[in-house]
Amino acid sequence: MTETSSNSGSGGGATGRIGIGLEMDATHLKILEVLRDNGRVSVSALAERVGISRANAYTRFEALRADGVIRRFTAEIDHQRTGLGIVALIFVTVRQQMWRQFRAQLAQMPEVEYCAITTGQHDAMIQVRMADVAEVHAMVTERLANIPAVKATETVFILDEVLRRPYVLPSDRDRGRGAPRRPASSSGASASVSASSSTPEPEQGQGLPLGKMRFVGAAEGRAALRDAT
Amino acid sequence: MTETSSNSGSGGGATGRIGIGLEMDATHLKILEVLRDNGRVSVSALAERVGISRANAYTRFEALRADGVIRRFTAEIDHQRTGLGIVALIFVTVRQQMWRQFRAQLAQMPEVEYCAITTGQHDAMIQVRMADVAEVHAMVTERLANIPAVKATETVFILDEVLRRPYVLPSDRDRGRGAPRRPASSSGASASVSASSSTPEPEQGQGLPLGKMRFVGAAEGRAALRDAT
DNA sequence: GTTGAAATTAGTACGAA
DNA sequence: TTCGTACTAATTTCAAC
Repeated sequence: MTETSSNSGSGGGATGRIGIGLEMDATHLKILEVLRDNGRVSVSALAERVGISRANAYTRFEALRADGVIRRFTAEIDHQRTGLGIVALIFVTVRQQMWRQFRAQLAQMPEVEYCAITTGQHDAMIQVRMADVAEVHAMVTERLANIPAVKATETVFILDEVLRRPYVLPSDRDRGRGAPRRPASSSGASASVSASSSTPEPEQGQGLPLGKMRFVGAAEGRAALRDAT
Repeated sequence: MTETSSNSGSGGGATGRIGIGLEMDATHLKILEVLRDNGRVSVSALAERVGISRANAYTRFEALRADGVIRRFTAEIDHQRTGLGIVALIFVTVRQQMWRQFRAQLAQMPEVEYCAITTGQHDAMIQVRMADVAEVHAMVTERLANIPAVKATETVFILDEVLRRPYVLPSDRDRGRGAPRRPASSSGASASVSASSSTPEPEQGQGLPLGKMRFVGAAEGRAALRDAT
């Protein structure tokens, strides 16, 4: 209420038009594609792979960086090796009007890898990476629960990270099965959706809130998943 | 069942001991720290920042890469600029014994950025990045729902990505408030936890399943969140 | 937007501590 | 192991086209 209602960060509403101050053409996307898969390529090699000249690659590379399309370059790390093999999702119900405090407290927690404000049942989802399960429990009960802004939490553990793509790009969709569903309307749709689409199934019971009672049973078929690679 | 039950991917159980074939000392962690924040630093600059010689930096850098501690280097991209500003989480209930098919279908969906198998209410969580809300709906109803392995889905939208740290490292915890809770036990704990810790609160109602009825209302306090930066 | 040069820097291979 | 140095190869910058 004290400020503008424009969307600041990423993933917000739909105010973000494509290419504010930078024309995002196919070449730019191709550059992003290469850099996503190999963030350490030399600009010369980048130019070669994209099919443009060195100078052009340098210009575009700098433009993408200066314009903030490329936020940073980072190394993807095997967390098992660094001793942080336990991942957990903590769904947080936040006391309204205390969002600011909640966010400030988050900044104090380095083990938080990701935090997003969501629609639906809870208000936010936090992803943490820890050395063992006990640490997750300690974090939730001793640290999160002590934040006045936190009204309630619900924790689930991640048993396996099946897929982690560096960063999705629009060009990826063309490689999937079939063409994109619509000709990529230049801007998004309405922002405050607060939706919760569900796909119920006759076998499960039509009007049920999606199997709220199933808290165990997600382990039987997991062995068969191993040899799918 | 047809193969070994060892953990394949990352974030799996707790079989991952620290430093299989590579001693993860403080210097290695410091290298990871620098590379996480700037994946494009030259090895010379890296050596300078870590405080080792260039030759040593090259050796260690290569060792980390060859050993798989560093998986890849990537560019962090502002998705608003690329036209994929809508993020959604899809919680999937998977038909047991069809995990393999589910995983295979996932590989066919390039707009999926992250997929993890979780304990708790659902079996898996998928994060997708799309151009608009309609595309998310189309994906859930037309593509996910058509996969026989998918029993049910529940979708929530991400209104704001508050925090996204490149990759958490053990050394980060020392920078938080207070010291780490325990002296970093070398290995994790039990794997199949299937836990769902919760911190209920008198104000909300003790035995309630965490406000299942609250589907809206996560927007009021969000304006105050803007000036917290 | 492209090509081709010079200047700088990165990567490699050694011996010594 | 790690460091320091010299050597080679590559990249980046800057110029003209």
